[in-house]
Amino acid sequence: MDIDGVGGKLIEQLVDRELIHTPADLFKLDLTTLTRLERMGAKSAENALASLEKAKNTTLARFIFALGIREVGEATALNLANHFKTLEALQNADLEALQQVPDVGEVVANRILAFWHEAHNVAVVNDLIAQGVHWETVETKEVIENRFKGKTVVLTGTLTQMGRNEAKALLQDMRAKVSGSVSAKTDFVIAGDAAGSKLTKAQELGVAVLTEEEFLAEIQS
DNA sequence: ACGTTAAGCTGCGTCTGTTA
DNA sequence: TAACAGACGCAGCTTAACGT
Repeated sequence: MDIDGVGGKLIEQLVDRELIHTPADLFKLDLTTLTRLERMGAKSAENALASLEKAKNTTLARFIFALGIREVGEATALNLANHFKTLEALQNADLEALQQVPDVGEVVANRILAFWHEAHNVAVVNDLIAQGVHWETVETKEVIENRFKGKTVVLTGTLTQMGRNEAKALLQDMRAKVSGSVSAKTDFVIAGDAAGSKLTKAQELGVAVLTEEEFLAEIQS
């Protein structure tokens, strides 16, 4: 769920000390428990608790991604959320229904079915919701016409004006497909500072390259 | 076969808590 | 108070697996 201040080392400590047993237990932690941990002062503990509180307000796509189902990463989770709209619908989907989702074939569909088949997983999901984890209803927003709609876009280099995630979310809102690698099917490459091999490949393949400034000018118009 | 994605690893810079 | 150390975010890269 991408919670700031709650990383691998902290989770490791919490699990080792048996302070948490499931992801839902994270939301039951208090300041006293956290400050007893190594390298955890009051400030860090407060930050972690604030991040946890903030993380309760999430999106269906992020929640699905956070379930940690194999083969279901950020992109697939987003597709599943947009397709099924609710967690219940995803939970009740059969093999055939799952395969209607872009990028989901038999293998991924079976992974999802196997996840829901485990009673423990269902219990953790229910517990997370009981702890206050929630999300806005997925609505199909009206998308205004734009240059990136339906196109495949790749981000490379460091974007200085806006974060990479912000740029990605913006492109997804414009119904662009944000991919991680450049191919002949890529429509645009947006190159920030110190762009690496992806920029070289785009140039080799003759893919349109936009600088960050050009991209910003484009979305502001 | 090809394009795409997930996952894991690495290095760097920044932030923050701890310690002297 | 300053220096140090750990944790983390971010980005690039590679590999393996999947979908078309």
